Amino acid sequence: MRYYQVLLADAKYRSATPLTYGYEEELKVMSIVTVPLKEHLVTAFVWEEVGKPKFATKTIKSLVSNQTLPPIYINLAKWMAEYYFCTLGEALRQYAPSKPSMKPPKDELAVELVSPQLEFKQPLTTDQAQTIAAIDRHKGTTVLLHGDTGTGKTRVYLELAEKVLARGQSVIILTPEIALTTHLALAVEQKLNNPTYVLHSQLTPSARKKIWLSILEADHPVVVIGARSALFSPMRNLGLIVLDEAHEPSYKQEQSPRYHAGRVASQLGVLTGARVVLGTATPSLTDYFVAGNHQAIVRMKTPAVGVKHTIVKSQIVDLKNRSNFTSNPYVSNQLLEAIRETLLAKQQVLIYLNRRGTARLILCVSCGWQMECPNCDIPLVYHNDEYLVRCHTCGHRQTPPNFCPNCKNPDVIYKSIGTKALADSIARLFPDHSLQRFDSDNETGERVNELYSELHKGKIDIIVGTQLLAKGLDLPKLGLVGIVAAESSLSLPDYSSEERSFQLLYQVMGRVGRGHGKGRVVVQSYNPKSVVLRSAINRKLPDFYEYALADRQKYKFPPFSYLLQLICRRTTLKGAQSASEKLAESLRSKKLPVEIIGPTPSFFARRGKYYYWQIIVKSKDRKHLLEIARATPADWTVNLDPVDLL
DNA sequence: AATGGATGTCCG
DNA sequence: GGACATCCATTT
Repeated sequence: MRYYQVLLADAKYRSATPLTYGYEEELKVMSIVTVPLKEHLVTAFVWEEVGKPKFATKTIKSLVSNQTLPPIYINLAKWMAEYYFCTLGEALRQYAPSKPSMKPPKDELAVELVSPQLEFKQPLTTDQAQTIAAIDRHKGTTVLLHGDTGTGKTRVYLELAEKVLARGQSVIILTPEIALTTHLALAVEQKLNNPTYVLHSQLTPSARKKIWLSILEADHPVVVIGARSALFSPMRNLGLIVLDEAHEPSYKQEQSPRYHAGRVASQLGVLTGARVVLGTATPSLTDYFVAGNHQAIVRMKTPAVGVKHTIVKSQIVDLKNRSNFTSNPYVSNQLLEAIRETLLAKQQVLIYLNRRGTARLILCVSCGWQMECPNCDIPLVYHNDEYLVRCHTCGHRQTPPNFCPNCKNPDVIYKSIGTKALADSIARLFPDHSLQRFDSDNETGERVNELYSELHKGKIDIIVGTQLLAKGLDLPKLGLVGIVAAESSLSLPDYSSEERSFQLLYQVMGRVGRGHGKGRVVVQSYNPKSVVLRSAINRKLPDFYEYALADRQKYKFPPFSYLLQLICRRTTLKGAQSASEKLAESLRSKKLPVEIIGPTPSFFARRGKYYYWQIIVKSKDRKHLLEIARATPADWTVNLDPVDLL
């Protein structure tokens, strides 16, 4: 019997030291094996051969592959464990092909696909060719490809991938949605004629394992397309990582390890020498700022061949002027007229609702005044149970007003619009047209593909929906985008709300006018003069970034600090409150150079049978945040670099 | 969201 | 005493 120390790739194992197992045969370092841990079977990586230990050992159950895992991935996992304050087991779990199972594998599901309509025969535009050259020329690892909607970023990714493959290196292309992967995979196969794999978490364990092993054992370069987890596919010789729609918050994983795919991709790029391309029309403020400082932004502005942005008319309707809303409480007369005209022209209509606005925010109906925190300029949240208004960022609290302090009107509302009510009332106004509501970010990939397919076939005339609609939809028959309420003031009370609002508005407006017809945008707003709205509708990106970065700097939010979110979950409100007050006090007594904010109730303060409270910590130096994380009890959720503080 | 067993707390 | 919540240590 031989003995091997192995690293366990499972969250159940909390320590960083390897465990010793026996095996009859010789094993190479970094062999992938399955081993028993208590009652369960887990994936592990062979670390080194050792002598017979004093304690009793269990036996390695099976060897998963004759190939070994490239050792670079252990370095990446160690880096992740430290950077995101998780255990090595949690980090390594990302690399395991799938949970080893004793059960027989399930059958696969077949999904019908819409074939892509990308034109590869067209020569590159000058802009595309220059972009490719600029990316190739860049000295650093990561490049921000800031390309407007319709400039043909996908074509750039594919050209870069082709060159990398020709050098014998592999490529990873990430998308923010699982639903977008199959579509892209078809385009890639068509263009590159190279083995292409789709890898994401919704595959059955057996399918995932099969694909994972094919990638591991491939003797030729491969292309892997997938959601963030595809970053951890076992490539031997990686040459390129692309993040499409790199600004999307779904690149941040919300379970441990709470990593951001963009940040991990950069680190993987550093470790392997691969080029990392972050592609987006609306970069996150952090990416924009950091890449700007490194002269790592490559800009694309010229529309690709065959794409014409023809926004004939963009119209803003003032939500405060109720005489615009005589037919429907949510949809203005102007927007209704635009819908009518668009349907008459046999084009599709997209009604977009910023649903991240189911907030209990305080808003004056007549003048648009909104109650904001005096310290943070972030909307205050109404708490019915306490009859209190709170800031969820700094903890400021006060009683709600009985009338608007601005115009003295007593008509102060405490809510926003719901999607179902909106869709129903529009459907009643247009009974002869098909309407589809689409309002969940949690729709399955199949459902999304089905919807895309129906939209393409023209089976749906009006679509009412939220966030999801802004993501990479290419709808040639779309003639009108209506935005029910534009502002971040109807969005959630968070430091990143304006950034999200801008990105969504900019992207949604970019959906229209991609085909041959004429495009049109109608935006309803309480605050028609806001920088967010004006810079989005006038397509003036730098205006928004300048404004928003100044704000971030003023309040020391990212990219001018690192953030740590500590979340406490208890069965009683008192329990959550007292536990977080206790921790906040003990953290403050450490006298670290950090800013400790709160505790405050989480925005969703009560979910199911639990109450949630949180503490936010800000620091210029990440190491102090890690020190705070180490001092946090194990039953708290520790989230570094949260995408929002709700 | 790791988890299962040990200990603590609340309620009747 | 029982039910449930929280704390604690775990693995080879």
